[in-house]
Amino acid sequence: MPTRTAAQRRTEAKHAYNAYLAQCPSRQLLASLSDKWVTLVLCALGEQESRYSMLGRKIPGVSQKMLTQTLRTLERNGLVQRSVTPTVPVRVDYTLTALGHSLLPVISTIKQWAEQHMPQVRTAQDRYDRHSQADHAEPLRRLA
Amino acid sequence: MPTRTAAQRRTEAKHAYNAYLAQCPSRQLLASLSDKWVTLVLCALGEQESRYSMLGRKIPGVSQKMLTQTLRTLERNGLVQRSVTPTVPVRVDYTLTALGHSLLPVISTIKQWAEQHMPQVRTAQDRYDRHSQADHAEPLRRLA
DNA sequence: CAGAATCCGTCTTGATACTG
DNA sequence: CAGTATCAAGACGGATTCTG
Repeated sequence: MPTRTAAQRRTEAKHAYNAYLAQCPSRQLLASLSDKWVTLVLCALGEQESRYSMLGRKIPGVSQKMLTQTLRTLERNGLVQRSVTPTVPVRVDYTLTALGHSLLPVISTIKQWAEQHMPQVRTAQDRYDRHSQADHAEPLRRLA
Repeated sequence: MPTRTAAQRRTEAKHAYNAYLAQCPSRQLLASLSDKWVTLVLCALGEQESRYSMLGRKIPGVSQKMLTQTLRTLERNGLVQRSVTPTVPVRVDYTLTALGHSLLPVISTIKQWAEQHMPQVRTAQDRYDRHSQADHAEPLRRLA
């Protein structure tokens, strides 16, 4: 008797990669996509191709270090194209590749979700924090 | 005189939250969603509600610490519901909330994207790595 | 302009050990 | 079972300096 159904085996054949598994390369990829700078840079480039300094301005709070590092990783993964115009001073433009564009709708939806559901999340956080206070701090505050 | 233009105020009215801005709470939320453990736990719970130890088994490589921490954050943000059955030993079940379910399709798409586009990304990485080698190491290897 | 390189303090991780 | 506590290692972030 097989441990997997035919349907399950078909699913595996389609996927081939399984991000749940630590050894699977797709897990590494998932990890590199699960990054706030990656999300923000990708969304920014999705709105319009940009030069290095413009990206920095569009995403207040990134350090040069993180911006450069993020762009390098994205370039290495084939999501972003870096093109240098050898003027003086040099001009460097970053654009999404076709692969990058295929990811954009997915990633930008997350950013949108975060922006749109902030109120619900806040409510949940307040409730959680109030209850934690009641659970742990109340005994010390009974007479306060 | 207002510090914001009318256009800016209109944009704010539409979005209210802007994840590009470091001070915006939605940016914190985005950052907490942009996490590999969050993605994997959410996907796992999307497939079926689970107990703590089952999650650990479904996601090989998570430390207890990270699993617990991730679950706590998700619970605080209202994405996950934690329910304790006071048996001996205790039984704890985790399920997605309605809010969590609203995020699930978005987040699971990322995991799928990573699994499905792994080949293209590999190709890109190989190309990048070969070129870096050529750019930086070749001069030292001319006669090798 | 678009970085690379370096120092350095802080925050996160992950492994290990212990608990009700 | 479902965690908590702890500690060392590494990643991250900021500021600064330098380059072509």
